Amino acid sequence: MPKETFLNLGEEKQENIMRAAISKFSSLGYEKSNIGDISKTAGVAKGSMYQYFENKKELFLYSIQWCIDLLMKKYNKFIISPDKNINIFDYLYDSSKEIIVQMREEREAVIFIQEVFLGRYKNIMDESMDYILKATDQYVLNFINQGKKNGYIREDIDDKLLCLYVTGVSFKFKEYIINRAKSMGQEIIDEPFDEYEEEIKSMIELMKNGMGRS
Amino acid sequence: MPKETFLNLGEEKQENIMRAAISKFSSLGYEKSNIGDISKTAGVAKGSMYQYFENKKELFLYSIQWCIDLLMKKYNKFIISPDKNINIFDYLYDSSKEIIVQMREEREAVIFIQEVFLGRYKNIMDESMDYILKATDQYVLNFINQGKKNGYIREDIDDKLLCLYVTGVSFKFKEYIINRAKSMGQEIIDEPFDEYEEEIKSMIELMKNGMGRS
Amino acid sequence: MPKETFLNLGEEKQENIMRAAISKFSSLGYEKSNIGDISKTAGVAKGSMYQYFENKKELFLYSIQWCIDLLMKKYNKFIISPDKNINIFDYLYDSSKEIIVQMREEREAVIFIQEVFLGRYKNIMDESMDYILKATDQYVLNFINQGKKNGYIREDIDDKLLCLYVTGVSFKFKEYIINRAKSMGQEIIDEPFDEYEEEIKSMIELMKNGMGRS
Amino acid sequence: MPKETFLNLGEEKQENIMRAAISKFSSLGYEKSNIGDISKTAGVAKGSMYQYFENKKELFLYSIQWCIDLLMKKYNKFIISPDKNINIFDYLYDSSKEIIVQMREEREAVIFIQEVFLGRYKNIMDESMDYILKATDQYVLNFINQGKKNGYIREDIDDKLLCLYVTGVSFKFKEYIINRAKSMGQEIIDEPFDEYEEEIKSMIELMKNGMGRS
DNA sequence: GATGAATGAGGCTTCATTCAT
DNA sequence: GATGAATGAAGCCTCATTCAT
Repeated sequence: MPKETFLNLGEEKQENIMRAAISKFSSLGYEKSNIGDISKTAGVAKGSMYQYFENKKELFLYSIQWCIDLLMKKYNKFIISPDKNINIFDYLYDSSKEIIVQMREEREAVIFIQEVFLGRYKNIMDESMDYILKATDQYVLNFINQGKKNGYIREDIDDKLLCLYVTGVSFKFKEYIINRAKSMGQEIIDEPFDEYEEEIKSMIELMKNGMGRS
Repeated sequence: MPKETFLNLGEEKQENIMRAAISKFSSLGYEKSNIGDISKTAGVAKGSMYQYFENKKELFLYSIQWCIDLLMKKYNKFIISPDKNINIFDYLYDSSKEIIVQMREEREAVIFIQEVFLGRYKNIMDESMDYILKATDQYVLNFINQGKKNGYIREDIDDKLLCLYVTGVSFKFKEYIINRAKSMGQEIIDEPFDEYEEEIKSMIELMKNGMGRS
Repeated sequence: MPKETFLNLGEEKQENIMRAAISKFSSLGYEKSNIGDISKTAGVAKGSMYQYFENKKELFLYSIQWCIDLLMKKYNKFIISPDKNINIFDYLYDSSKEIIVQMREEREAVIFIQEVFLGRYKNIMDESMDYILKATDQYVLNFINQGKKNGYIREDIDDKLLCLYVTGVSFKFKEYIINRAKSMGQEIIDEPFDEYEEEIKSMIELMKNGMGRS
Repeated sequence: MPKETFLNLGEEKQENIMRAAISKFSSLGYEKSNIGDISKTAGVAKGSMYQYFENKKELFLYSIQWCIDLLMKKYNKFIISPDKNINIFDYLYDSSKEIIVQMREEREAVIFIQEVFLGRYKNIMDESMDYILKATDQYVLNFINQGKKNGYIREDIDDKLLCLYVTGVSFKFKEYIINRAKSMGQEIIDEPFDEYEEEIKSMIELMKNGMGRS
C-alpha cells in the first residue's frame, strides 16, 4: 500500500520510519500525530513522507500492516493457525504468555497493535482494514467450533456469544497488561514473567469454569 | 467545572448545549468535533461557549459529567449502591436490561457514556476525570467482595482479576449492543426487549459457570 | 456568493479586500496570487479571508462579479441595454470612449474585467461564470440583428461570423489600449483623450467599410 | 536555449519530451503543469529534465520555440515571407486554410502555438520571447505596407491600426476554430474542409469590404 | 452577558529543484 | 549522462481562542 519508493528503501530506513509513525500514533492518537513530527523523528524530510505514502491515512493504515507483519515474522506462533490438537484454553495461555514476552522486545509495536484490535482506531480504519478486526473474531470462532466438536466447550450457548465472551475477557485482560506496561515505561524489561503467570492462569480458569461457586 | 455563566443559564439552554456537544463528540470523536459546529447545533454563539467553558477540553470533560448526572437523575437504579441482598449476577442482569431501556430514550447520552467507559477518550480524560473510570472498578469490586462473603463467588481468585473478568465480559457485551444500536440508527425504538433477553442471560451464565464442559 | 460575513462588512473594508484581490489576480494571474498576500495587502488576517469566502476560487469568481457591479454602478452606460435608435457603430464608439474614461478612475478594475472578457481566466471560470463570457456575444448579436433589420448591416453574412468579426476587432483594440495603459503605469491619468479619439474612429471605420480599396 | 545535453539526444527522444511538455502546458496551463508529469509522459526521468533545461521556465520557453520550428519545418508556407505578388487577403485565406489542414496532423502543436499568440502565456514569456509576439505584428505590417504600395489597401488609416484590425479579426477567428477543435477532441480528423471554407471567405470579405451597407 | 468577527498558529500536501548513485 | 529519491519552501485551509461591540 505504500508507494514503490518506500519499498525500495533500505530495511533500516523503512524501519525508522515505521517505528516513528507507530510511536507517534500510539502515544498521541491519529489526529494529534502529525507528519512533520513523524518525519523528523524518523530523520527524514517531511516531503519524503509523501514519496512513500499517498497521505497521512495511508501511512497510518500501513503502520498497522507493518506492525502485524513485524510481529508475525518475529514470533511465528502469533499467527500459527489453530492446531487441531490444541484447545482454546491452552491457546489463550500460550498466546498471552507470548505477548508478554514480545512486549519486552517490541513494546511499542505490540502495544500499538493491541490497541488497534481493542478498537481505538476504528474510525480511521475503513473497510480496507476492517477485515483485520473481523479476522480475530473469525479466529476465535474457529476455536469455539472445534471446541464444541471436541467436547470441551459447552454447546448450549450461541457461538457468537461465546466469541464475545472470550474476546471480552481476553481483551480486557490485555488492556490491563498494556496499561501496566505503559505506565511503567521502559522498566518493563526487568519485570519477571512469573508475576503474570498466575494471573493468566486465573483468567483462563474463569473463562473455563466461571466465577460462581456451586 | 463550567463557569458560573453556564450554570446561570436556563435549564433548556444548558441542555441544548450539552446535547449538541455529546452528539458531536460521540459521532466525530474529540479532535474532529469543533466548537463552531457544536455551538451552531446548540443555537448559541461560538463566543458564548467560551463564556461557559474555559476551553474545548473543559467542555468535553463536563459533557461526561453532565451525561452521567443526566442518566443518574433519570434512572436512579443506574447507580443505586449495591443492595446487600442483591448479588452481582442479578445486578448485571438488571443493569443490562436497564441500559437497553435507557437507550430508547437517551440513545446518544447512553452511547456516549458507554464509549467513555470503554476507553475511547482515555487520552483526553486526564487525572481530573480518571476517577470515573476507576469508579466502575470500585463498584464492581464491592460486589465481588460481598459476593465472596455471601458465598456465591469463588474465593480462590484475586479480586482484581475477578473485576477485570466481569468488566471485560460486560464491556464487550455492551460494545456489541452499542454497535448494533449505532448501525440501526433511530429504528431501535421499535426493537423488542426479548431479543436481548436471551443474550443477556447467556452472558451472565458464562460469567457464572464458565464455558468449559466438565 | 461570498459568505454572509463578508456582506456584513463595512463598505470600505469590502472594497479594500476586493481591490487587493483584483490587483493581485490581475498582476500575477490566478495561480500565482496567494491568499496570504492578498489578505496582507488588504490589511486583514489570512484566516479572515476564509470567513468571507469558501476558498480561493470563490474569491476569484466574486472578484469578477464585484468588478462588474462596481463598473456598472459607477458608469451606468456600461450596460445600458442597446437603444433601439442607436446602431452598433455608434455604440462601439461610445463604449470605447467610455472605457478610456473609466480607466482613469478605475484602472485596475477595468483592466481586470477586460482581461476576464479577453479570456485570460477561462480555465478558472467554471460554468457558473461562463455565462458572462457568452453574454457579451449575445449582446453583440442583438445589435447585429437590429442592424440588419434597420438596414445598416449587410445581410449576406452569417450572424455568428459578424459577431466574431466585431468582437475580434474590438477586443484586440481594447487589448491594445490595456497594454498601453499597463505599460504606462499610473501616469495614464495625464494622457489626453484626443489621442485615442482618432484611433477609435478609425477602427470603427474599418469595421464599417473595410480596409480594401475599391 | 536548452542545454547541450538535450541537443545531443536522439531526435525521437527530443520529440517525446517536447510533445509531452506541449501537451501538458496546453491542457493545464503553465502553473498547473508539473515537471514530474511531463517527464513521466515523455518516458524520461524527472532529474533528466534538469540536465536538459535550466528550469521549468526554460522548458516552457523552448516549447514555444520548438513548436514554431516544427510547424515551420513541416509546413514551409506557414512562414514563407510575404511574396511580393500575393496580397494580404489571399495570404490570409491561404494561411487559414493551411492551419486547418495542419490541425489534423499537429493538433496539439498548432493549438498550443495559437494560444501562445493569443496571449494566454504572456506572463511567462519574458522579453526573451516577446519578440515572437511582435514578429507577427511585423509580419502583418509588411503586408500592409506592400498592400498600400500596390494599391489594394486604403491609405488613410495608420499602419498600426490596420495591423490591429487584421490581427484582431484573424485571431478571434482562429480562436473560434481552436475552441471548436478542442471541444471536438480527436474527431476533428473526419471533419470536412468545406465547412470552414465558407467561413474563411466571409471573414476575409469583412476585412476587405467591411460590414456596413452603403 | 451575548454575539460573531478576527486572528494566526499549525497541519496537510505539492512540487521545483538538488543530490547521490 | 541518467536516474529517481530527497529536500524544504510555500500554499491552502481549519479551527481554537480572543476581541470588540
